[in-house]
Amino acid sequence: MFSIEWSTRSANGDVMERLTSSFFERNPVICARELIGARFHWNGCVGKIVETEAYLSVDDPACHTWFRPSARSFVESHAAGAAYVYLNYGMHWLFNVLVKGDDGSGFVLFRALEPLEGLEPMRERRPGFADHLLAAGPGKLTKAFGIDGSAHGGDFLNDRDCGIYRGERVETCCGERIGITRAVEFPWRFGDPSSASLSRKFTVPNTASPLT
DNA sequence: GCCAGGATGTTA
DNA sequence: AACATCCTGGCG
Repeated sequence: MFSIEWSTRSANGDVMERLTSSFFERNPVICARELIGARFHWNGCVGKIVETEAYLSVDDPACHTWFRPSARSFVESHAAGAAYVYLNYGMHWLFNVLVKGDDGSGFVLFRALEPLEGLEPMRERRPGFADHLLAAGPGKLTKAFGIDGSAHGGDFLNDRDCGIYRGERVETCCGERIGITRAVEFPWRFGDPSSASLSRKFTVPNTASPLT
């Protein structure tokens, strides 16, 4: 299991347990699933993680390690928990966390967050959108939270103003990953099907284990 | 509500 | 050439 190093308190006084890099020293698929419901903190903005995807560095043709030497060297040269941020389609920053487990390495892509705190800066960065849609997509959430390429490689789990805190357990389902052309059949997209902040609905809510 | 198309830049 | 996306406008 993973350890919890520090804790803090939320606005209502509940103890918030901060995840350490050891959370990400496990299988990427497990990490992606267990992050649903956790709280992502980034420089004053907080969001509940409601949608993620797992990518495996071996035998997963959709993972950047499959076709980008730079991604393979990133895995080699960074510790679990490092931010992997890249520009996609020339205009959207996408935020991943590096995972390095004994039984497999890879990434967790953050696909959607439900805004909890820091709504004003989010609205300023994404004017004209309803609050629940401010971060309802992988490109939207980086824009709303003010994340760009300068975060790439960063040890954000150990940053005073950033990190991830454990949330309550929520119902989590899985489905096929979105927007890819290779390995479309792996059911490594995870989410809370009851959230209004998903990037897309889960067409057939599937709670079966992704590992069998 | 759905679908088509265009914006845009890094990687290889 | 491909790409882990988003937004708009045209339809009804």
